[in-house]
Amino acid sequence: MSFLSEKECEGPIKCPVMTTLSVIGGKWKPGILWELQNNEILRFGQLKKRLGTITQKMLTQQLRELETDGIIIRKIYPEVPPRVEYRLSDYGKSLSPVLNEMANWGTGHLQTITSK
Amino acid sequence: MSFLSEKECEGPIKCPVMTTLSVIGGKWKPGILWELQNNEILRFGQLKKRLGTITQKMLTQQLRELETDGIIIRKIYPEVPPRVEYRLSDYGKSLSPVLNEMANWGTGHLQTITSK
DNA sequence: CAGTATCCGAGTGGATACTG
DNA sequence: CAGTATCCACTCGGATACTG
Repeated sequence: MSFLSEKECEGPIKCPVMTTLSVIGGKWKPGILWELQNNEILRFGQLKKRLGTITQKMLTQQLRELETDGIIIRKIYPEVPPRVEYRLSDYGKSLSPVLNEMANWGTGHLQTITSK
Repeated sequence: MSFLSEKECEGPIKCPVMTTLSVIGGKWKPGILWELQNNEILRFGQLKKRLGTITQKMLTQQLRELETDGIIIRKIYPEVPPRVEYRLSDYGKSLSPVLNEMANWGTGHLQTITSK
């Protein structure tokens, strides 16, 4: 992510919210995490389909970042054609309260803005 | 925000998490909300000081967006020199579970990554 | 004090083509 | 199938100068 790095949290007062956003705040990361939370295990192509308009480049990039942060696990099957599965790590699952609160509020907000 | 608009939530499966991020996901918004949650009312200059390295342009911009989304309230006092106060709206306060969960996880994550 | 206006470099993310 | 490699348009956000 560009818009948030851990270093930038160092203001006069620290903001742990930024830390969280530096991990889940990528353009497609919420969607990826949401899907993996609801589906347990997904292949690259399945994720791509579910996310709709994401490009391969972006999907790969965001998945790599999540993997680097220890949020997801990437399992490669040595087959032809290749097969790669993604799932949340235990650490990644610790995000679920965060994601659920965000989804809650987001659902409400969506109703608020569409019903006026 | 550029990296997330409500429209982009329209994939095959909707992701309400993205909706939330479209509101609080700006580069400085978490910090602003965090400060307003902890301090109730802050003037423009006070916010700027607390956020450390933010520029006037960015602070103004992010505040306007939060105001447009109904998250914060901007109160102008017709004085010289001018005085403007910001605080969370009731709707903005409904974000506190989200912010608190994010802060929780962020605090833990910060320890995780710094202690290895 | 609390902005607005302008300029500009860096980074993001999309489209496309290619590969093991 | 699941990537990697380029190219490029666009936007974000920082620096600076000016104002009611």
